[in-house]
Amino acid sequence: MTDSIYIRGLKSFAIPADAPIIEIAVSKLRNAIMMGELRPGQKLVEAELCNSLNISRASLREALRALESERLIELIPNRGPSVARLGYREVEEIHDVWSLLTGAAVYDFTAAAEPADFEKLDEALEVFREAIQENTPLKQLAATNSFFMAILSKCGNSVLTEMIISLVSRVNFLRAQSLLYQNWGVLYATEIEDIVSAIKSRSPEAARDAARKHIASACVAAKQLAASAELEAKDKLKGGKRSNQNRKAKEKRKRAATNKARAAS
Amino acid sequence: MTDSIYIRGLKSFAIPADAPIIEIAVSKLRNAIMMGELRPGQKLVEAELCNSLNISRASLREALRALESERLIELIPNRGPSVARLGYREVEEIHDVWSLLTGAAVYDFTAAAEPADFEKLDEALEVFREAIQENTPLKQLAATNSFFMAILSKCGNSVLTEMIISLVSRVNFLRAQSLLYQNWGVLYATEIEDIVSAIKSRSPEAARDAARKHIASACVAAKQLAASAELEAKDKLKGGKRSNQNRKAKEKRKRAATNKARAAS
DNA sequence: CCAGCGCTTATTGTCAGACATTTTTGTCAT
DNA sequence: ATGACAAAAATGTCTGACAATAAGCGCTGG
Repeated sequence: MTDSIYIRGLKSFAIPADAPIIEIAVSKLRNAIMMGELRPGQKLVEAELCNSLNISRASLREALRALESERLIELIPNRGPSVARLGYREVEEIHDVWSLLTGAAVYDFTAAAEPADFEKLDEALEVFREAIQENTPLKQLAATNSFFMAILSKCGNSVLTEMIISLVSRVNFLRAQSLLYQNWGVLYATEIEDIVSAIKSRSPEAARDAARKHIASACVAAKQLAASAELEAKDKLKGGKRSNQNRKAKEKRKRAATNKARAAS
Repeated sequence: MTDSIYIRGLKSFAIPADAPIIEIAVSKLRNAIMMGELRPGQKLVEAELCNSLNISRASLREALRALESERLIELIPNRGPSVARLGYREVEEIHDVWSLLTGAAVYDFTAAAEPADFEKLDEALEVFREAIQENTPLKQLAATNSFFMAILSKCGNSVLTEMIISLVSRVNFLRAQSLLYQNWGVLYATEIEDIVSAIKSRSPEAARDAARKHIASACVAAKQLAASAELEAKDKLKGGKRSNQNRKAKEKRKRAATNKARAAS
């Protein structure tokens, strides 16, 4: 995400300095979510965000809508926005699709790549190795991402590219965690190396398989993290106040009733 | 799109009657675009939309942001929203990804489907046949969509499902046209029949291939339409006022200059 | 007739404030 | 604690405002 590329529509990074403030806000929020600064499930209060971003509520709400469409936040009527939660199941689903799509992208890239592209891959790989040596997880993350960006930006299908980026943005914070708190980087390094050599030997199938293998590893890491997060959440509920829960349940019933009444009228 | 299913997040159709007006607006606009009532490239003026939808500008703008993230409209700073244009190339890209994803979905569905699911497929197919007989293209479209919806809602991966729906929504109007003004329905019918029988014979590979074949046909039709649309647009420009074009080019240069100046400051 | 220029008008970007509803929180008696 | 009720905090939505930008129009000089 550091060096980054400007891709039509997915204006995550490197947005022009004079972009509309709403897009800037989207970008900032997206970044915060991707880096895990805003935690999944965390409630977002409009007024607070307005303050910290220095924009009006109208503008903020536009930004939130955009993020909702990207599935980075959830917007539940009358209770406002919260950072999207990722359950075990969903993590798996995302990685499945991600794997499929990236496989295709790598496949196509392998056929189309030119020498200059190889260089970019090597560069990214080199940075990754450095980051491993220096034990700088965030640099590792950035290197991985720019590695795949190099591939995606030349895979020949921008729709595909966008979708992959969108998927990655949803699980990025898990990737960050897997690098920060566990030591997946070392494994990733060899996997990425495999991808590169498959690409260099111009074997689309091998490259695709290597890429998918890498994502499979990432999936394992991510699922682990997601699972423990789910457990934590469950514990909190159980250990917390049952009274509170009852209250909520009751209110829900009430609400349903009023809704029904309204619908009937 | 008629019978429809409520899928988390993609609240196209069948949204609750008491949903926030913004979501209703999104839904209406999305529908209008998918049905081709709003033509690609058409400029959307906020004030007008506010009137026709009876909502405030703030709400409308939220709706527009959401639609932008879905790539159904384009939001260019300072010139406002317009219905997304689909060029030949992009149509191809969308269909490529769509094909890949739907192939996977059908594959998984074939393994997991239960008798009740078969029935749904048969139903949809039956409706499709009727629609062919009656020569009611829109009914054909609806039948196709509910056919695939039946599959998607049981493919076991909601992320995959959402992505496919999102892609379809972007090319839906082309599908409508291919049925309305050309006679692709007849071909589609046999292709869908093939999918069904492959599914029923529990052959995931065959089902996937059949599905991909169908989408390939759809792609041909769509590309044809997109190509002629592109030609038309080009003609209009050429035949139109060259002065106008010059003017625009010049203004663009000017704008770039001011931007640069601003950035420098 | 037409390319270029400047003015006027239409449209967008953004904000501030208001108000009805709904949710959440806090309190109090049981 | 439990349940009910009032107070406080948030959200959904609207209106109006104003600067900045783009689009349209008529004029000028060729």
